[in-house]
Amino acid sequence: MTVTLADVAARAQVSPATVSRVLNGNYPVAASTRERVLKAVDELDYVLNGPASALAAATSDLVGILVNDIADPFFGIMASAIQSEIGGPGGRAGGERLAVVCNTGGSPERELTYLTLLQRQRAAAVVLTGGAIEDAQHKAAMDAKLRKLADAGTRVVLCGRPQAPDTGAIALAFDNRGGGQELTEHLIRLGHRRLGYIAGPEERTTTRHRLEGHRAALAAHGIEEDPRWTVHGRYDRRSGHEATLELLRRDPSLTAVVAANDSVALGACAALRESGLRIPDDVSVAGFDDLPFSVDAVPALTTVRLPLAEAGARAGRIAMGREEPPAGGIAAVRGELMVRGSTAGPRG
Amino acid sequence: MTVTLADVAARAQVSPATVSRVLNGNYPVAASTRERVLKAVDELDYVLNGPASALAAATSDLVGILVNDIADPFFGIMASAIQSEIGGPGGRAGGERLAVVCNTGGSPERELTYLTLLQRQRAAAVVLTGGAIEDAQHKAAMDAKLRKLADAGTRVVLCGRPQAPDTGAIALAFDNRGGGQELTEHLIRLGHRRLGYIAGPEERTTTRHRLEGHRAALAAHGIEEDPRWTVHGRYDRRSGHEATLELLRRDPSLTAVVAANDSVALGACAALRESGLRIPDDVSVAGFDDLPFSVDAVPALTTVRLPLAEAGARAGRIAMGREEPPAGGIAAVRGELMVRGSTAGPRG
DNA sequence: GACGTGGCAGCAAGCGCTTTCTATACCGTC
DNA sequence: GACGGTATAGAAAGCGCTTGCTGCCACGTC
Repeated sequence: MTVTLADVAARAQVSPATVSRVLNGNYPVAASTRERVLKAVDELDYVLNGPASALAAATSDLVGILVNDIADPFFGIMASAIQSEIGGPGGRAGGERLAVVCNTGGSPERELTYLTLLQRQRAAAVVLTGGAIEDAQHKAAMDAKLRKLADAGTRVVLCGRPQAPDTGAIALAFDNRGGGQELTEHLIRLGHRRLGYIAGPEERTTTRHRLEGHRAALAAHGIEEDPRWTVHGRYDRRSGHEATLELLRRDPSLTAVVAANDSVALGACAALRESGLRIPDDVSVAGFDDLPFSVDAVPALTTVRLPLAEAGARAGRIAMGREEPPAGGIAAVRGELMVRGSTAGPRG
Repeated sequence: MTVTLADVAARAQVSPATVSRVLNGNYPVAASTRERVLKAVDELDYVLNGPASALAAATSDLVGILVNDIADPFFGIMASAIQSEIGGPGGRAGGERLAVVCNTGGSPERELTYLTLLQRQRAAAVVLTGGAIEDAQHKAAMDAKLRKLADAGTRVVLCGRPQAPDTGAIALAFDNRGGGQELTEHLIRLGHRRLGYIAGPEERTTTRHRLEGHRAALAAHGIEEDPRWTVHGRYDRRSGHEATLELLRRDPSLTAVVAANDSVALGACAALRESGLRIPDDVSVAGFDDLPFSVDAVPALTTVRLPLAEAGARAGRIAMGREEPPAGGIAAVRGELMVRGSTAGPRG
């Protein structure tokens, strides 16, 4: 039926051991023998049995990438960058690794289950992207799992997620707080005093940090925040649309809306426009992330650029052991304020 | 070191066979025994060894999803839908499967290598998304590979990709030609006679089909096409931007620009605007796909909506054997023309 | 010419699980 | 009370590969 190592060995008139060594190239094999083996492999169209190989060698060539939402370019860009460094087929790395991205959909259970599945496959490395969920119980379970993975020799890297102390994981954490603060300060400098904030889902670190930055900026400028000015939602345009209408209902005098991310900001723009408000003349809008479409919005979106591709690439290299992890196992990745047309001084 | 089945068996005072059966649940085990085993599993924190299990059972729970560009929501949306039906953790399917998405980056070699890697892992199913590459040699290699996968029992489904005859693959093909034709006909009905077309990469089926539809519409209305009106590029906004400037240079009298997809259309809009042209007053713009951001563009983009999520979900179900494949192994998935603000009658 | 030394290839023992076949025990039945 | 039947557990043979160790041969050295 299916061709095995032994078949190849028979055809090449060598022992299975030799074939294995030719294929793995980590043991001296005479050139003539190697050629004979390769020829047999080719003729028989042999494909290594991954599970068998993983079992015998006690390692696999799988690398897992966990993302919260694969349909969101925020994660797509990171995943793409990570994967290009993992090597995968055609990548610059040597061994061929199967970089697999797993979509948790933001669900704690799926996150955990995927980790178990990866652990089960004896993954060589795992990269977790994006914000973490802040539930204490879930966090404990995650940390335990990460610890176990690390102990089993799987390299664990967090990309855009806060450090998980005592888990052996390397963290490349986005400075969401700093970025959020800078963004709101920009708005305040423009003269805004009544700012709506559309936050992401409550229990996400990303959400909390960006919001904390926003509030820090308000506090630093002595602006007292009205609880009506903050609305929570999901990280998508629809949510931004709904939340904006809600904000407008609560306080029509807002002169600026800060969104959890660019998609939300886009939805906010649509809602404002439908409400007959001009951007930025009547209301300024700001996003976060600087995804590719943000510059094409009309007006172009003021936002905080996160170096997603760079961070992903670095995470990938660290996961492959091709770059030294940062000192202390954690590095902060800063964002950059991009001032564009969607923000201006308030009317009047 | 690591906990094995045997350890669990010892602890539960049963044989390894029994533990295996409890875990797989496909053989009668007395309730009391099962409980004892489960308790031991829990206490020892046992995690099944995937490779060993796959080796012994000669099947794995891996399902591969190949995408051309994971950073593009077009693929992200499909991947997300496919994966939700695959079951993955928390999905509605029974067994826990590891749905993995592999990013080929549009490279033929990587596509092939990923398929080999998946074959190596003895994947349970493989879903290929998006357009295929039209190189004859590559196509032959792909078909051979798909055939081999199918023969080995891997279910192969093509989602948004033309049928690959004699490979045993099921195809859900997007009607790119029909959509393209409808879109251009809409423009012609509005009165446009000089239409620029920004096509995708030359060697892609998607590119060719959409372009053919466009040309069919022109021909049907007796409009002779000027070769200067077509420019090829990539499927991203940058490309749309550049191509539009090029089109304008070649023929400033164009009254409409049809783009290969929505991202390209967005880039086109930006370029037109920078050139001092208004949309749709001076030039109409149309996209393809109807990605989430397209409705938020200003003006909102006229485009052809492709039911990405629906098609992906169906592909996923077929891959899991939970839905009958279409008769003949192929089904056409139609797009729907979405007329919005970016198209209008030509000036004057 | 005997011996030491590399360079290569083969043997064989697993890796941790699944599954067929067999064994046991207990039940009801005539 | 012997027998067939049913329900459940165990023994053991792999699944296809890797790798430590051994063995052989050819060469160079004194």
